[in-house]
Amino acid sequence: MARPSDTKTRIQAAARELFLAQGVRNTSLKQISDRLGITKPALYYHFASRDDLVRSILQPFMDELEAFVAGREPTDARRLLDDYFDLVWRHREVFMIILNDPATLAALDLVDRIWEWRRRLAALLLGPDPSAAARIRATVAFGGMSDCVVEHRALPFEEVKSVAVGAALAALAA
Amino acid sequence: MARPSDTKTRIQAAARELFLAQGVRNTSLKQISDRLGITKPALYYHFASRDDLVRSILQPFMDELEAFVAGREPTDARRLLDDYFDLVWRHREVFMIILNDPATLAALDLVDRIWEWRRRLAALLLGPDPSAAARIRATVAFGGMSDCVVEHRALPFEEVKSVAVGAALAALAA
DNA sequence: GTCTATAAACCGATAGAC
DNA sequence: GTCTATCGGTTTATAGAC
Repeated sequence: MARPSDTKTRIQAAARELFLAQGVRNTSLKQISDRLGITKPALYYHFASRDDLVRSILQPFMDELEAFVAGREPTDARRLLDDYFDLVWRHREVFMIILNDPATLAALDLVDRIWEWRRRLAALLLGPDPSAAARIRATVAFGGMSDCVVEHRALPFEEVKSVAVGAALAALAA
Repeated sequence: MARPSDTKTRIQAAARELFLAQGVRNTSLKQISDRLGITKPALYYHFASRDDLVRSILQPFMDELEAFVAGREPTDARRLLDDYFDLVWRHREVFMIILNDPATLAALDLVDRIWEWRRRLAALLLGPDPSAAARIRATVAFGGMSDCVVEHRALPFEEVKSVAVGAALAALAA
């Protein structure tokens, strides 16, 4: 009844857990299949390759981030930081996976997209051609908020968000 | 003339370069030996194992960070952030290697030490038993500064330091 | 100190039966 | 959809000659 391949979802869930716990590159297909009680070749019925499986897990976050920096005109800083925090918090599992294995992302040719996002986020916040000092403060703001999502993920969303966004705004205005 | 095993140092230099460029886990001993024009087994004369080589590269930074959080009484925030920035900037190559491959560090059982350092840094800054809000602001400050070392490493040290420390102080006081 | 040769294990991926 | 069996490649690490 409308669940033709529950297995595919279970593979992604197991993979996400292992990627989060021990990194993408340090996780083998055998570890994933073992956790589900199936064999390694069975994975290949659901995914064309290992990279295909990895991508399928990262894709939703990547797509939303792409839409975030694309469909948005410059607005006030608080609104931008608020919305960015929401996005990263909502995808914090995948965000941590990316943060914990950037080398793997480079192998998937995603490193350019990430740099492009950083640049466009800064442009939304600072306008075109910002000063070096402004870019440094933006790094403290975005980087500091991102670290909060990871380090304080066990605390209530609202508390972390309001304090982190407030601190980031103060850093921007320093 | 007092350089009985220059090779050992050259191995570490080649390994550090490759670790920085493509991650620890994605670098094989063969790649390292190829770059030096020697063979892979030759490495084992100088290092007991691959992990031993990796550790020898990370050790100086780890030791200095250990001393930093150990031999220091609570002082004013600016001084603490200044000295922390200096330390991370001085070891920014190794710092980036760690940042770019945390999963490998976990395999080396170094993850607990890193968490312990974070806790003690926060304690030096905030005193014992700080509020959740204070800890969140400290994360923005330390995390934001750390990201600056990585992202703006091509800019002049003095400029990055003064702006980043200023922004971190503002985040703390938000 | 460095070499050749090789062991032993693991990896991603495919073939083909059921 | 899942299995067994296996291929081809890579890795860390060791043995032993020089």
